[in-house]
This record gives sequence, structure tokens and C-alpha cells, in this order.
Amino acid sequence: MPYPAKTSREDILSVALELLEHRGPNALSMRTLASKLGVNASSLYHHVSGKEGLEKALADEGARLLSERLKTATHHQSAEEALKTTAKTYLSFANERPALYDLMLAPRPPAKAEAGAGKDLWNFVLARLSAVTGREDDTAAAVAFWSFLHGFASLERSGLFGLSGARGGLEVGVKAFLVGLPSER
Amino acid sequence: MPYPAKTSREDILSVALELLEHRGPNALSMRTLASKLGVNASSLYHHVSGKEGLEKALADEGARLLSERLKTATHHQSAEEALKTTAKTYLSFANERPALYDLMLAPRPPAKAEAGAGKDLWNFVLARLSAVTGREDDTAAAVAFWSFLHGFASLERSGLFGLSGARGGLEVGVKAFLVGLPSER
DNA sequence: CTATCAAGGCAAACACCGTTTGCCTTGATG
DNA sequence: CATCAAGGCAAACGGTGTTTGCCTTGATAG
Repeated sequence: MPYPAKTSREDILSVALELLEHRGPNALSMRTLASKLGVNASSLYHHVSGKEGLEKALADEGARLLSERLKTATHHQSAEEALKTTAKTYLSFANERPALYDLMLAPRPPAKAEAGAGKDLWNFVLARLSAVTGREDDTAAAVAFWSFLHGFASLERSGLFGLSGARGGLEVGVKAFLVGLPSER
Repeated sequence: MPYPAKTSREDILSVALELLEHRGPNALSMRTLASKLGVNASSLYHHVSGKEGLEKALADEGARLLSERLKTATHHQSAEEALKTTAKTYLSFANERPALYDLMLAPRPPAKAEAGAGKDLWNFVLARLSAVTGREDDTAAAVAFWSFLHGFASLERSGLFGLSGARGGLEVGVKAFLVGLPSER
């Protein structure tokens, strides 16, 4: 690989992540990103397939981070405890890194099957919920619970339910799932 | 109002809505919108406060449509039936008009308190859930249930849980809320 | 009947955006 | 030592939202 490369894929992703979190999603443009790297915008295309590819890579990174955080947070907890912890941790993440979270779960135009790091996330949720209901691969329960978590994270920031006891909604929802999910036990 | 106005706020909103649904959110640009109206893009600013204002108006219209649809669909139903109907109707709407729905619940940058037609939607959900739990103004239950609905609508199209029994997740979730929500009855 | 006046149109420009093209520099490799 | 391609750059293309200044017009006031 000749010519001293001024930047690399990892550099790009890390600066992009920083830009995304400190200055919002609008600040994440190829030009400003490039200038932060001391490089021309067009040079980025040698390392990344375009803005879409960049965002996909960031989303993957986000999914990896969240899924790891969830795993360590719920280590050695009972199924019920783990579900509560999952909810709290999930929402903390979404609130701490809103732009990254939005990128992760943005309505993808083609809506292709997420095969990347999002799969890990899905498997984690699936395992958690299956542990609670006692049914193996309880897809329906996992879909329902994740929907709740994501919807809560998403609505909380859309300001739709102003300041009206949003936090109480999280607890009530988690408890409803713990009590109301069909169980084999 | 002198000079034969070539267009009006209502024209603009209606054409924008059509553009949004038939050709996707990317096609909704001030220029193409203006050209569809036989008008210069800059003229739109005499009727609408900018793209942001336009989108807010469309979102309001969407909230109005959805809330009306929910009201008529659940007319004269028991609290439990109404909740199921609400879920089905809500998701039909989100799937039929995805771009409009996304606009309605897009993560607003400033996250200002939604005081518009979204309020009606909120009040509807609040009333439905309060009817189920038997507690008046059961904010927490409403927040939780709406989170579930929105999350489901949102995730379904993000392709995160591919084709894996998403529909079953809806029923399971609704049932979990019906069974697991703390009730005064 | 005429003068006024502002709503509403238009063209041009500004500052961005993502992306493509062509060229040039460079260092490692044969 | 010659080659060759990775990786940089400047320029351009077509797109975006928005602002500016000017001009047309018809209803209204005198």
C-alpha cells in the first residue's frame, strides 16, 4: 500500500462517531468529516463506500456497543431481573447516544434483512424473553418487548408525551410484560 | 388579496401529501413541489414557513387523520375490544402511509412539546388505556402502550426482525398489556 | 375614475450537500 | 532501477433549502 495514507477506515469511523455525538447528525457531512481528518472529501471514498456505507458502519458499531453493554449489565441475573435491567440499560444507551441510536434503527429505505451486528442484539433480546416465558425461541415475545423498548426510546425524545410521567411508563410496561406474557411455567 | 394567487396553503399541503406518499420522502423537495404547483420554489415561502413548517403541517394532518380513524374504528366497543382495534388500526395506518407516519413521529431536533393535533392522539390513547385499567388519566399505561405500538410500527419497517413472525408479536404484546397492566377492577 | 399598496409571483444567487472525474504523487515491490 | 496502484487533490455536476430584489397585479381608498 504505497503513499503514506493520511487516514484510514478506522480513523474515519471514529471521527465520524465523535462528530455525530458532539455536533448532531446534521454535522456529519462528508466535507466536514474530511476536513476534520485533514483530507479532501473525495478521498473518503477510497475507504468508505459513500455516506450510506458510512452510516451503516456506524450503525453496526452502535449495535455492537449496545449489545455488549446489555450482556455485561445482565450477567448472572435471574430472567426477571435481567429483563428489568435490559430495559433500563437499553434506554440509557438510547438517551446517551441519541444520534447513534437513531442511525441504528432508522427506517431503512430498502429494509433489507439486518444481517450485521444487529443480529446479535436480536439474539440477545430473543434469549432474554425466552428465559422469561420459558418457551424456546419465543419470537413473538421478543418482538413485542423490543417494540416496546424502541418505541419508548423513540417517543420519549419526540416530545409526544411531554414530561408526563414518561419514566413511570417504562416501569409499568416492563411489569405488564412480566405479568402478562404467556408463560410455560 | 390582489394578484390572482396561483396557489394556496391548502393546495401546497395537498400536493405535498400526494408527493410524499406516491414518490417517497426524498421526492418532497421545495423545488419539485413548486413545479408540481406551476410555481417557483421561492413563492412557497409566502404560504409556508419553510420546509420545516411544511413538514410540521403535514405531520399535524397525519395526526388528525389517524386520530379520526381510531375514533370511528373503536366506536361503541368495550374497553378491551377497543384496545385490540386500536392496535390493528394504528398499525394499518402506519403501513399504509409510512412516509406520513414517519413525519408524524420523527425525532424532532428541539423536541418541543407537541401541542398540535398530536395532542388529540395522545388524549385518545390516554382514554383507551384508562378505560382498560379503570384508573383515570393513567398516564403511565398510555405511555407504555403507545410506546409498544409505535415501536412495533417503526421496527417492522426497519427490517430488524426480518420476517420472523412479526405479526404474532403484535397480538402477544396487546394481550400482555391486557393481562399485565395493573388494574383497579 | 384614478392613485395607492401590498400580496404574491419570478429569476438569481448563496451556501451547502453527496458524488464522479481526471490527474498527480508516492513508496513499496519485481 | 522501473513499474504500478493506493491514495491524495481540485474541479465540476446536479441537487438541496433559503434569501434577496424586483415586478405584476388587482382590490381598495379618496
